[in-house]
Amino acid sequence: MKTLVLDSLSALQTGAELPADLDFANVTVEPPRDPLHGDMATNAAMVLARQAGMKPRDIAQALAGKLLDDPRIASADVAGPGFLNLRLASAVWLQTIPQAIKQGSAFGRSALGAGRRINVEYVSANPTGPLHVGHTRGAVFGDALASLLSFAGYDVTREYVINDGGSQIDTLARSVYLRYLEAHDRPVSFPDGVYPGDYLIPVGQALKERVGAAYLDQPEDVWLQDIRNFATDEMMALIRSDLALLGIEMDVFFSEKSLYGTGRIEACLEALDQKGLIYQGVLTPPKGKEPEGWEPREQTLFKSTEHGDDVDRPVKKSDGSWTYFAPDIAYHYDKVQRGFDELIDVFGADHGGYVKRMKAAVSALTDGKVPLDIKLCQLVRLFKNGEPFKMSKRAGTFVLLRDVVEQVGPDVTRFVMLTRKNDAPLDFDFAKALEQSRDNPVFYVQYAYARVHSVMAKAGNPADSELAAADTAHLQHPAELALVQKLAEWPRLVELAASHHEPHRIAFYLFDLASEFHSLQHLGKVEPEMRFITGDKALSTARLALIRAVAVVISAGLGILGVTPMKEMR
RNA sequence: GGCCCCGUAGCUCAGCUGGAUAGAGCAGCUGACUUCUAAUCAGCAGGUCGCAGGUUCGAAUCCUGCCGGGGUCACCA
Repeated sequence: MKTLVLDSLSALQTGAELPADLDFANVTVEPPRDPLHGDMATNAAMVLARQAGMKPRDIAQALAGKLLDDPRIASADVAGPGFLNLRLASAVWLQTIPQAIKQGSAFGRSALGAGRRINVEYVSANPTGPLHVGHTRGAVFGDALASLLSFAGYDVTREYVINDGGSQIDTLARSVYLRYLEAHDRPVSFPDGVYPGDYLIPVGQALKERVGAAYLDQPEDVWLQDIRNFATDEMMALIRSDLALLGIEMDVFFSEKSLYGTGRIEACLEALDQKGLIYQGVLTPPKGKEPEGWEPREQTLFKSTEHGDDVDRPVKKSDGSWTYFAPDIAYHYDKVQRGFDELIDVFGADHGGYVKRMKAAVSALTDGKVPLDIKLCQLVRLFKNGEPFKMSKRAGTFVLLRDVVEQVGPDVTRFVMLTRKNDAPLDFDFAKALEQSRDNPVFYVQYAYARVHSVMAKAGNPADSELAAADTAHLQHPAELALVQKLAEWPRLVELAASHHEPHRIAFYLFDLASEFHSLQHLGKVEPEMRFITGDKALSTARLALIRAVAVVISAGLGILGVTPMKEMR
């Protein structure tokens, strides 16, 4: 469509109706906000008016004349200050119906990604316990984003980095050791600084079965390393099973520990050093709020300010050991070396302070060639019957991912988590999630899909081949054409959502599509001649083709979100 | 104090990366079921897009400065 407009503009130039040297970069061709204005609108005349030294309306008039030569353009009207409103022949819209039916689940797939390799890292929760609701949003978001990018033509890798290198794993190991003693009927107490959760009880027992009494009354250096590995494996098994409840499967689990002792962190920092970005220095304390016990320390620093960060960041502590940042740089370096063209990290909002330095690191390592996008997911606020539901580890009101999924099911969990932009907080109300009403968008969309199937069954389940061959010219009612236009938006919407890394747009689109469908279906209740199945065989087939296409798109959209379409809801 | 995110209808939120009269859903009011699922639909009402400037043909959208809410801030990972 846009190329058609641009071609017409060039034609006007060769016809000397427009000056030759014009910049078309700002010309847009988009569906107008108000459909009454037409199907497509272009701002070409207003953008070019100044450059061309002509009145906008004159340019628009000339352009309109040119465009009308094309049979696909039904009308072209100049409006307002110089908008050119285009109305497409309805046949242009209607062809999306057979297209959608023939292409099926492939309808709307895009070549946008051009097979570029993109790595989406998400969840990456510390392997110290089961996933809780806070992790759920990032998990669902990352997974839907990965599916979306894949649908848009990217070669996607889903990745989870296991933070198994840090001191929190020591804490985990000690906690498991206490459970191990407990399994041997030794008296134990759980001081501050260990993980008291019940989920470690079976791990302690499993450890007993594996090593018997070997670690009893032994000092820490005998068992710590072994239990670290054992406990981490157990926790990852737990986390994988939690993810499986949501239908999430990772392609790669990357162990942070695997970077230690292999020279890879050193090599990565060496690469930065060669760019002159590593130095010994002393950081100034944060302004305004000096932390208690601040003292200046000489550390190894990364000059992240060269790549957009606010202050330089330490990669080594004053005692010479790595900060967390160092292996994380090395980890991202590893991703780059694995050949990814683009990287995405999905973090919780509490990691907001981390994005600049991570982007700086990737920018430095790749000379800005590999883009890193970091998506922050804001908090999830839990509600029960409208009452805020506070989560607290101490009070034991710690809501697990498992609890949520078991209560409301994976489909509802996923959809609800995606009905908000990632950077806006999300309210999750258990009562509402379970409610099967229009208040709950999941059911609204599912219901539309189920209704299509119901109608199809009533019509004797006509074959796709028959529907694809339907004479769609019978569809003339405004409500029918509105629905067709909504369907035609789908491919463009996929590209927009993918390029913005915003899967929530899919959810909102599906809601709109379902709304158009429900509206049309309802017309049949008011005006019997508008029912999908009528005495007119050709008309019925055309309408069935239309709603079949609706089902195709809903199915594809829900597929991206990871939600199962339901053929029946009773 | 620095940085990041948010501020749009009574409530919860969209707004297609600058377009025309800013949109949904809930809640409120009016209506629509002997029919392919009323788990639905049609309509009414509801707005200084936090405030003030700037950029231009044109701003909820971009820039600057404020105000308000949240997050975060060296040897934690």
